[in-house]
Amino acid sequence: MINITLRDDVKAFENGTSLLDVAKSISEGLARVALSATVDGSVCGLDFVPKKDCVVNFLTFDDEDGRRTYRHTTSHILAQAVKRLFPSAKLAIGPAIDDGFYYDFDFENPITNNDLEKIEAEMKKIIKEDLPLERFELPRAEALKLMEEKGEAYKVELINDLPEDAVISFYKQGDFTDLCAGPHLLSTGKIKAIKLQYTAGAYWRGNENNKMLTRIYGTAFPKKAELDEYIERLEEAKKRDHNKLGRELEIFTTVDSIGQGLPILLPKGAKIIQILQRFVEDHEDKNGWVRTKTPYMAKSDLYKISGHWDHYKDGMFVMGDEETDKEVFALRPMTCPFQYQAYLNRMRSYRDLPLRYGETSTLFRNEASGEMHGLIRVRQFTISEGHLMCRPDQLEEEFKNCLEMAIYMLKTLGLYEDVSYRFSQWDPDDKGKYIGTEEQWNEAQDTMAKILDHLEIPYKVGVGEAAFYGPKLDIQIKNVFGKEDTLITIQIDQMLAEKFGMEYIDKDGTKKNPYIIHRTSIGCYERTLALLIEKYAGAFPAWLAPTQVKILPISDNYLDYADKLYAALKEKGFRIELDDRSEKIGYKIREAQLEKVPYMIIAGEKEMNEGTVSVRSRKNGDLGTMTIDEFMIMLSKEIEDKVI
RNA sequence: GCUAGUGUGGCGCAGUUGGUAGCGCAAUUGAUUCGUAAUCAAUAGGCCGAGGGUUCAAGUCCCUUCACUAGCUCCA
Repeated sequence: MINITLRDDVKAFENGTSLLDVAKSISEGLARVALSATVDGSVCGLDFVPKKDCVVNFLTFDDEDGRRTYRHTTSHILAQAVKRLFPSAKLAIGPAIDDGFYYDFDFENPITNNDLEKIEAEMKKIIKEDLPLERFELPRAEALKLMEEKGEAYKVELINDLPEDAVISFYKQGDFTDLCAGPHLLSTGKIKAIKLQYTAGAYWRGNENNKMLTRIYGTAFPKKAELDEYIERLEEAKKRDHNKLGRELEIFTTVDSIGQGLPILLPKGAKIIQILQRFVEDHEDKNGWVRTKTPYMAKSDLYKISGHWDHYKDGMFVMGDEETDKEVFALRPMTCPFQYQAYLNRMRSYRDLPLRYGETSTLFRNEASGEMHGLIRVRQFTISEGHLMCRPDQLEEEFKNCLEMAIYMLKTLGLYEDVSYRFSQWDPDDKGKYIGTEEQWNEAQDTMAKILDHLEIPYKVGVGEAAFYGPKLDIQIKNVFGKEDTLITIQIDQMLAEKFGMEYIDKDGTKKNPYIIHRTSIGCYERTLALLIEKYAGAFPAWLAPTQVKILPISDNYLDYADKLYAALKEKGFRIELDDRSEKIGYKIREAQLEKVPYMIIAGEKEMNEGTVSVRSRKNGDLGTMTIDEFMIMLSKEIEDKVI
C-alpha cells in the first residue's frame, strides 16, 4: 500500500494506482478539473504512479503550474498540426509562458497569417481526435536514433546537451512524438479554447549568431468565454499604449528626418518631465545629495580607463576614427566616469564619506535599430543619475537609503504595486562581457546578496543581466504588451574605483578604494513618462497633469468673468487653459474630457452673478458650485498631497 | 542587427485585374450665444514615406532606402 497525503488527509492506495485514479477516488469533479499535480513538490502528470508514500497536491487551471501543463500540451498540439501541414518543418522548443505558449519551428518557406488560420483549424481537429498523450523513456543512443530518423536536428542537439545521467523522455500523441520532460495532460481532447496569436522570429537557443527560427505564439483556456475575456483584456491594454496615446495627447512625436529613437517632447510631455525632475532633485537634495553637471562627451581616453571602450563601444556614438584623427570623442552612454572626476578633484578622507553625487544626466546610446520603442527605448534620454562613494561600513545603510528613495518615488507615482525586483548577476560562462576577476565578482555578488537578504527584498535572479562592471538590483516593470523593462537600477561597484584610482585615507592612514553605489531614483524620465501614460491611460493625477484646470465659459457673454478666473488661478501657479471658443458647453466639456484634464470650471450667468464657479471633475463629473478660493484650496491640497 | 508586417491630407480609414485620389472626424470661415461628453452651413487641405526602375500610363508591379509595429538579441 502507498500512503498519499492530500492536503491534511492521508489515504492509502493500492500499489500501481495512478494520480488520476487517486483524484477520481476523491471526486469526479476533481478528476475533471485536475490538470497535473505536485508529488513531494515536483510537478507530475496525472498518469504518474506513486511508488512510495508521498504528498500530492492536485493542480487546476487556477495554479500556475496547472496552467503551464495545460498550455504546454497545447504547444504540442500546435507542433503536431504544423508537422501534418508542413512535414518538412523542423521542431525546436515549445514551452508554456506566462499567458500562453509558443513553439519554435524551422520552416522551409516563411509562413503567413493565412497559414496560421490553417494551423489553428488543424489543431482543433487534433483536439477533436482526443489523442492520448503517452510518455516513454529511451536510453540516450536510442533517443538520438529516433530523432535522427525523424530528421529533427535541433532535438538531436538538445539530447546531446543533456547531462549524462538525465532521463530522456518523450511524449507521443497519435502520429506525433516529441522530446519532452513533461508533464502533460492525458489527452488532446482536454484542451477547450485555443488561439494562435502571432508569429515572430527568434534565434535558436537565444543566440543571435544562430539561425533565426519562426516562433508561433498562442494561448489556451479551459473555456471559450475565458479566452474571449483574455483577448478583450489585451485589446483594452493596447488602448493604453503610450506610443499611441502619447502621440494622440500631444505628449511627444517623432520625425523621420531627426531619426529613430530621438523623440520630440511636446509642451505637455516636457511639462510633465519638468515636474518630475523638480520633484526628484528636491527630494534627493533633502536626502543629502549634491549636484554635479558634467560634459556630454569625452575623449576616448576616459572610456578606455572605465572599460567602456572595450565593453560598450558598439553602444556609443563615437565621433572620429582613431586611425586618422588625433582626438576621438564619444557621447557619454553613462555618467559614471564623469562623476568620478568630481570625486578625484582632491584627496578624500574617511570623514568625507559618504559622498552622494546626483546629476540629471542626458545619455546617448546607439541602440540597434530594431530596439527602439516609443519613449521606452530611445537613443537619447535623461536619467536621475547618481553615484555614491562610501566606506565598507556604510555600504548597507547607504544602499538601503538609495532603495528607500526609489521606493518612495515609485509609491508617489503610483507605480510601486506594478514592479518586481531582479538581482542581476554576471554570467560566469561569458566572462568576456565583464571586467574584473571571478573572485571580485563573487565578492561583489555576495556582498549584494547579503544586503538584499538582510533588507528582505523579494528578488528573482537574472543570470547574465549584470552591468559589465558589477551586479545590480533592478526594479522591473511591464508595459501594456507585458514586456518587462528596467525602470530603476541600484548597483554596487568595486571595480571602477580601482580603475580610476579613487581613494580615501582611512583612520589608520592607509589609502583605500571606496565602494561606489550607482543608482537612479526614478529611472530615465522618458521611460518613466511612458509607463505613467500607460498606468493612467493618459489621465494624469492633478500634480502631474500638464493642464490641471480648463475654464469653460458657457458663452462669449461670460468671457470677462472667465478672464478674471484665469488670472486668479494663474497667479497661484496652477496650470490652466481657457476655452474661449464660441462652442456649446457640452462640446467644450467633451473635448476637455478627451484631453483628460483633471478639472473643468464652468462659468455662466449664475456663477458670474454669485461670484462662484461650477466645478466638474474628470473622474467624478459635476461637483457643484463653490467659490474660486474654495476650489483653489481643494486643488492645492490635492496637488500638495500628490493624490494619485 | 535579425524575422514578420505596416507606411494614402492632423487623426482613423476606402481605393476592385495598373487608367491619373475619395470618406468620416479634426481644421478654417460664417451663422448661432448656448448649462455638464459632439449646433448648422460653407470652404480649404494630399505630387499616396523617400529615391530609382518597368510601362503609353504606377497609390497599385519591381529594386533600394527611411520610418513605424510586434517578437528575438541587446538594454535604463
